[in-house]
Amino acid sequence: MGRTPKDSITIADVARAAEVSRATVSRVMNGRLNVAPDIVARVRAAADRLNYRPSDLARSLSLGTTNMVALLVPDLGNPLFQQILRGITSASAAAGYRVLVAESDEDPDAEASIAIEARRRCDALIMVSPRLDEPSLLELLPQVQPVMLVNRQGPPEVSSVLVDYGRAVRMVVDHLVALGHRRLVFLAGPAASASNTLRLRALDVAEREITGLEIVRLDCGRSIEDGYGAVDRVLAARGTAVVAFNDLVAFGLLARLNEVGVAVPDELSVTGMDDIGLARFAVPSLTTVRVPQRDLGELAWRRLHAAITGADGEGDVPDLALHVRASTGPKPGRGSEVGQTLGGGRGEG
Amino acid sequence: MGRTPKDSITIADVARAAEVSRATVSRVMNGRLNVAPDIVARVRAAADRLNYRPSDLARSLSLGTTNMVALLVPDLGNPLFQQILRGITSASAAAGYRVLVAESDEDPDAEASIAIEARRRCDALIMVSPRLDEPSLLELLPQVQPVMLVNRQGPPEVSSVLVDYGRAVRMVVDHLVALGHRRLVFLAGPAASASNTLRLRALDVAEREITGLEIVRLDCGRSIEDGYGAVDRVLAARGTAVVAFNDLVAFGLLARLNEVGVAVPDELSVTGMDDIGLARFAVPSLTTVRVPQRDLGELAWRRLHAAITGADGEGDVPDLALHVRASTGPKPGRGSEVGQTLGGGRGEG
DNA sequence: ATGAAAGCGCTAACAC
DNA sequence: GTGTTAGCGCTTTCAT
Repeated sequence: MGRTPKDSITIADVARAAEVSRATVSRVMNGRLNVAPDIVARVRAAADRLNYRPSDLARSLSLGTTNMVALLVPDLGNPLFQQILRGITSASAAAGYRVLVAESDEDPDAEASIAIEARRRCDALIMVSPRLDEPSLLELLPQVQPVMLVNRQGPPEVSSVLVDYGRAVRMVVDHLVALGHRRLVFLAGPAASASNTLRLRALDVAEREITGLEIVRLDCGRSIEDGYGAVDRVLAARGTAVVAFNDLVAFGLLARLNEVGVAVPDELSVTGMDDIGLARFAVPSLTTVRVPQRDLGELAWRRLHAAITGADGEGDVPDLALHVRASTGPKPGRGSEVGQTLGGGRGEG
Repeated sequence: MGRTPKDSITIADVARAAEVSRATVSRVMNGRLNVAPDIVARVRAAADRLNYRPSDLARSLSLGTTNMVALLVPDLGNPLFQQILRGITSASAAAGYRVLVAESDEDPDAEASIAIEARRRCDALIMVSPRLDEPSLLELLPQVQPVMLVNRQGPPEVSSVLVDYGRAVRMVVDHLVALGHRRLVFLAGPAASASNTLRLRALDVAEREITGLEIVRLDCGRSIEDGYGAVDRVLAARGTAVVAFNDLVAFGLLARLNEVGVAVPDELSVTGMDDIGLARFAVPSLTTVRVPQRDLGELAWRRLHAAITGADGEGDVPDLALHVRASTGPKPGRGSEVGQTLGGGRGEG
C-alpha cells in the first residue's frame, strides 16, 4: 500500500538532508563515479548522520536480483546436508550472497511446492538429494531454474554435482575382499535415496565380477538408531564383514556390537561411508570412504554462480579416498594374515 | 530500473488475460472476499493458464514484511547451532517463514556487520552465542530489532533464551561427587563463549560448597580434536573424573583414552554436556546432561514470533536432565561401591 | 463488486 | 555532474 508509517528512513530522507536528488544519493551509495567529491562527502555525512541503510528489498525489486540462493534439503538433521549447507554458505557469502534454507522433512510431496516457494525469493535454487519421483522432478525443474542438483541426476540441461557412491562402495568392497572376506552384509539406506540405488547397483556389479563373493542385502536406514537396531539381523546373516550405508549406521552398529561383545574387527569387520568428523574417533576407529561433503556444497555454489553470471563453472567433484582404520581386518577363521590381491577373486568356497 | 526484459509474468498479464484490473487479481490471489464468484473463476483460470506466481519481493516491499528470519551463528559446523537451526527452521516454516542463515566464522569483528546486513533482508534476527564483546553488542542490538539472543544475555529490553549451563555442570559435578570423586578435571571451552563462563562460575561455587572438592581447570576447546589432544594433560592432572566442556570434547577424550588403554570408567570417569545424538552410542556410552537444543531453536522462534505479532511468547526453556550412562562409575581405589550422599561432601583427604 | 491511482524504496535511462 | 522521470510488481485506499 502506501500508508505504512515506516519508521525506517529512506533514500528520500538522505536526499533531502543532503540537498541533492535521490539519484545522486543512489549513485553515492553504490560507489558510482561521476559524482563531485564534495557532494559525495555531503551525502555520506547525511547518510551517516541519519544512520541510513538502503533497503535490500527495494534494491532487489529494482535490480531484479536478490543475491540469495535457496537451499532445499530433505532433512537438516543429516550431517551430509549440514556439511553441504556449510559449504554453500561460506562459498556464497564470499560472493555477497546469502542462503535461505528450506527443509522438506523427507516428504516427497512437499518438495515441489517448497522448492518453488523458496526459489521465488532467491536468484537460484540448490536441491540436495531430492526424494521426488522422476516425472515430478522433471516437471518441477524448468519452473525453478536456474537450479542445481546435488546427488541426484537430472536431465542433461540441468547441471548437477554427483558423488560416485557406486565407486565408493566398490572401494570398500575391494578392500574387504583383499582382506579375505567373501560374505559381506550390506546395510541399505532409504529406498528413495538415489545414492542408495547407486550403491546397490555397484554391489550387483561387484558380485558379478568377483568370483565367490556373496553380498547379503539388508534394509536398514541412515541413522545411528537404524544401525544399532540392525545388529541381530546382521549377526544372523553370518557375514564376516558389514558394509554400512553410511558412517552413522556404522556407528550405531559398532555401539551395539560392543555391547553384545562382538569383537571388531577380529570377529566382524565394519565399514562406513562419508568419513564424517567422528569416524576417526569411533571405537574402534572406522574404516570408511572420505566424501568431501563440504566441498560438494562449495562446488555446487561455484557452478551455480558461474551459470548465473555467465562465467564457466570451474572445478570438479572432489576425489573419494578410502581411509583404512581399525574397524576392518582380515577375515576371521584360519590363519591370521591374508594378503590376497584385489580383483580376480579366487573364491573361498 | 525499468528496462529489465523480465521473462516472468506479472500480475498485469493476468489482469489483461482475465480482462479485469490488477487490483482484482490481487484480491483474488489473496483470498479477499468481495469478488464475484465468476470473476474469481476467470482470474484463477487465467493465473493457472499463465502459470502465474506473485513476486514475493514485490509483495514484501508493498506489505513491508518479508516473512523471513535471519539466523546468525558463529559456526555452522557446531552441532549445537545445527540443532538450533533445525528448530527454528521447522517452527518458523509452520508460520510461513523462511530462514536466512549467516555465519560469522567465530569472528567477533565480523558479527555486527553481518548481523545488520542479514537483518535488513528479514523481519527479525536471531543471534546465537554472539562472540561480540559487551559494549559492541549493546551498540548493535538496537539497530537490529526485533532481535532475539540465544545463550547470551543482553540488556533487559532484549529477550533471550538461555540454557543454565551453570546448573547443568553442577548436576554433573554432584553426580561425580556422589560417586566418590573428589578431584575433578574440567576441560574448558572457548574463552569467548558465555556458556563457558557460566560453567566456570558454577564450578567455583561447587568447589566452595563441597568440602574436599578440587577441580583442575584445563583450557581445551569445543571440538573432538580438542578433546583427543587433551589426554596427556588430563592424565597429568591426576583427577579421577573429567568433566568435558561438551559431548564432542568427551568423544575425542574417550577415543584417545581407549587407544592408550585407560579404562573408562574403571580408571577414569568422563562426562559430557548436551547429549548430542551420538552420546548414547559412544563407547562407553556417555554420561551427559541433556540440553534440548532443538527445542531451544523452537522456543527462540516462538518468542520472537510472539514479539513480532504482538502475541505473548508462550513456553519456557526446556528442562535439563542428567543422563547417567556407562562412562561414569565410582571413584577408583579402595572398595567398589561408594554410595555417598550428595551435597555436604565429607571430603576424602 | 470493481477500477484508477498512489505508493513501498530503490535504480537507471535520458536530459540538461 | 546532477536532476527528472519512469519503472521493478504488488497492495490498498478511494471513488464509482
